Amino acid sequence: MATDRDTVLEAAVGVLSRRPTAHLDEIARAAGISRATLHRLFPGRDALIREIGLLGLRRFASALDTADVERGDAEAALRRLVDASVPDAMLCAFLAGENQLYEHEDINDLWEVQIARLHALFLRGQQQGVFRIELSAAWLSEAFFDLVAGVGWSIQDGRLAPRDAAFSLAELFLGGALRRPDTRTPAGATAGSTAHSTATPVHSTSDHRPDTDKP
Amino acid sequence: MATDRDTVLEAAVGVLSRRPTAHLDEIARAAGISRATLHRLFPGRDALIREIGLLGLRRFASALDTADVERGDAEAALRRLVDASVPDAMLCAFLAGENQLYEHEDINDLWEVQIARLHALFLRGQQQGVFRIELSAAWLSEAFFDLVAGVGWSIQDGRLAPRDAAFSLAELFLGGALRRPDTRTPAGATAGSTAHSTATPVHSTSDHRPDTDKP
DNA sequence: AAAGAATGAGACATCTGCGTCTCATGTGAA
DNA sequence: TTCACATGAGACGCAGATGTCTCATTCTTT
Repeated sequence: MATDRDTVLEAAVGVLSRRPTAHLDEIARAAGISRATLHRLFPGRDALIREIGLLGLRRFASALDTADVERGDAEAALRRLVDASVPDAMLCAFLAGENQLYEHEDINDLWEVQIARLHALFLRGQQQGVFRIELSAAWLSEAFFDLVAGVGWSIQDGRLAPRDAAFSLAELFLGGALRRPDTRTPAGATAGSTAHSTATPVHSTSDHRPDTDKP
Repeated sequence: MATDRDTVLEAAVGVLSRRPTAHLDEIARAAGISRATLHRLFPGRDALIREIGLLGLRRFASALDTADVERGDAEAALRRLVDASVPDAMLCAFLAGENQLYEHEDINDLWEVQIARLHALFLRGQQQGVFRIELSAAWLSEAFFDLVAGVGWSIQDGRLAPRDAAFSLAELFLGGALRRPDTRTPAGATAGSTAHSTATPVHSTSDHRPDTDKP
């Protein structure tokens, strides 16, 4: 059934995210194809894993693009990112569990780039006064990605309804990551959904804290 | 040097949590012992994995015990749980990545028991008015465990200082899980619950509600 | 110091999963 | 129908990891 490469990769993720040592037999069966066809699509196990990683990173990068995370209010950007990431949560789950052990140079580079973009988003949010500064941007990045992965696992196991995924993720994470209303502008921050160009008086450039950097 | 079984298991986790397909050679080297001794301690790879899972579950169960999660104010209980869990975060990371595909019956049972305790804690907290009810207890359990795992990974990779771990975890998670005294409710919440604007301050321990337990 | 136990290093056989091959079947196009 | 192509099923050899063994060395204990 799944003759498309990406479809096979997604099926493979469903198995490998849970059982990293699964045999190619299982993966092929999960994808609904034979081991021979699997070999015709991907030269070997290494290539398969590698392509899964690449697919996950491409999807996540695409989510970052779609969400346009580099611009606008950081909270709104993050909400957009949540919506864009959730559909590919399972891919992210795979990446989270297996990330740095990739021996492939290019994959690591791609990974670093995406993490850097996420990191920059949180850093910008902190500078805007949107995100808490007691929590390092590195930790926020890590936590966000782990929660996306958790969403993927939960959905896969049927513990979380796909409909609730984006809401659950955004609410839990933003609740912990946003600066409390009492310390920032009380009114506008919660507007969430249709928030983007509304008159949200987020302390943009006024309250700059040259929070130098650092993970 | 690590002749103690648990010490070896912890070293093994350090390797396997990152590279699930690591050879026994690597594991033995990581533990500072020879492959022969590793085999003397654990009959084989299966047994090793199994014992790692058991150790992780024992530690997490012990953390739940230490935190005394079944009694008292839910927020305080969760804070205690954070402190008790963080030292074993890496074990939890292993469990998170590999949980349910354990073919071993007893491990799965033990796992279910601990998750049920966590679930009960959140349920009790919701009944006490401490935790938000828009987020399901199941999701809170999952998210908490995933964040503990994330702490483990981050510390291992040097992205998070061990000193900051408990604080970062507690602040981020509780920020998202606690009901706000001063409500900032999401606009387009899909959850039907109308739990906002109740100016309920966090109930202290005095306000015990006869929490019926668990699902 | 001497005896005992435990460990490390290495050799060896085994086994399982991987990669490749061939052939039969099924499907779509001409 | 017939041809071309893709897939599935299975066989086979191979590589590498695993499991077991032996022996030398080191540490502990008396």
